[in-house]
Amino acid sequence: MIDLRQLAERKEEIARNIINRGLTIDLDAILSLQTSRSSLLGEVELLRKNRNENARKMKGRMDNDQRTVLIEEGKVLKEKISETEELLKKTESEYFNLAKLIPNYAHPAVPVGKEDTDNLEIKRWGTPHPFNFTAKDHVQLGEDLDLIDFETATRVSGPKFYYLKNDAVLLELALERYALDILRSHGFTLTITPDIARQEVVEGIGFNPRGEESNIYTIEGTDTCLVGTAEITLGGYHAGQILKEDDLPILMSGLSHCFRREAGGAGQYSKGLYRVHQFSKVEMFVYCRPEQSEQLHEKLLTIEEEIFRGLGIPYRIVDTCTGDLGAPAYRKFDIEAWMPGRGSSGEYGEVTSTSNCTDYQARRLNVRYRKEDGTNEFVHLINGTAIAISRALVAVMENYQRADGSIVVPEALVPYMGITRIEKKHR
RNA sequence: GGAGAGAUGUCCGAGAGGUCGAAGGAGACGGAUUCGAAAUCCGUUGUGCUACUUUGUGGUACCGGGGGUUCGAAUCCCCCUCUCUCCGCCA
Repeated sequence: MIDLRQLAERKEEIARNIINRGLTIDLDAILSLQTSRSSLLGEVELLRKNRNENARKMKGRMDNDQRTVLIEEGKVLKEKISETEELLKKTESEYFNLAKLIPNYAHPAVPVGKEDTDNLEIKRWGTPHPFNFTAKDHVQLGEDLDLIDFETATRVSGPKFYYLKNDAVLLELALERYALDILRSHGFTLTITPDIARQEVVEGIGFNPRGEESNIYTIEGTDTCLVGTAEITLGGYHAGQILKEDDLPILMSGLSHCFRREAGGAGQYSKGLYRVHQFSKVEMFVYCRPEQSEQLHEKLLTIEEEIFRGLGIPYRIVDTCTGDLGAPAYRKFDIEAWMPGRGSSGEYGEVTSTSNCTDYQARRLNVRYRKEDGTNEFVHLINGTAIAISRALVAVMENYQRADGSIVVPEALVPYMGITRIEKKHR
């Protein structure tokens, strides 16, 4: 949520941002609700003041007639208070329900655009090497080498699930260890988070747990959800707290499963592991002071690069456009790795994403820090993918395939895998 | 799963219908004392919203959360959550 006290004064800016992001939000309706709320609040407070004064008059001894008069007055006030409070409550919930739809401000450098094709490429690293044979996609490789079983998973769990088998299991664990070791070297606190979170935390991060478009699973009969990312549980970690300035920035990483419904997410680009209902991910999460957030956002991006360079996978970085940002993000960089099996002759596909959400999430999660002058201020929250296993598997398998159908293990992973090559098992 | 106890400010802890934003202590901070320190003494020490004569002052709300009773609730009643102890079960 943005700071609603700035709603009136920054109205033009907010309206432009809403248009840039391709949203439709009735700002005037929200402003008028803000006015009604404010006047109702004033009314309620005045009535409560009168009630308190009335009650205070009755503290001592007094004759019965006088007391009866005061009690009658008090009864009238009581009635009025509950009426006005009810009205206030209604207005307030309408106000907040609309206001929380307002997206975060966008960094001035963010390219204006509608969809991912409008994202601005800002960097390329590595060169995709053409194969002197016909490259397979990861689905084919997974089948040929008995590494991924979609069919059985569909029977057992449903579409968009999969079993990882044999060396793919080791590959997943190797990628996790590899990423965690890099994060540890950068001073991150490593965690494995719960895979379930309360709805209020999910909402605080900016996900919508209910409704048609919701991308996350809610658990029936509870107020909890399966997490779509450890960003949720890491953001909830300090929710409601006032942090010490000296402790900032707090760098955390979380390994969790990620569950996504991806309603309507079919199509040629979501085949195989690219878009699935469950995957594992190591996430980075940062709590910091406002003036640190841009620099730390860059740092997360650099770490993501370090991870993919270490794997030797060509990638490019895009500065995500306004329409593709997502409501909480002030700025977002995606790394797109080269995937030889994607499209007709290879394409870049998103493998990481890092967002500076400034104080947008912190305001709803109520995470503040105490400044030197004694005042409290909302922290800035930044998140970034260290490694999303399913998509990393796509990139590794497709880039490291050889003419004989085997997959070479990237050098950086060999110590974690204990083998140098994934080959077809002869039984 | 069964039985019981509890939840108050940074922490410990009092509080039993009006004098309670809340005693007392600890801690922290500021000052006095000291060559300096300890000890001692004095003072300050929560958060949100809100108004204004905007760095202050006032109003209002907050004693785990929600509802109720009452002119008036930290205090009485109901529901929920969480924590602790004992028993059972289990990885």
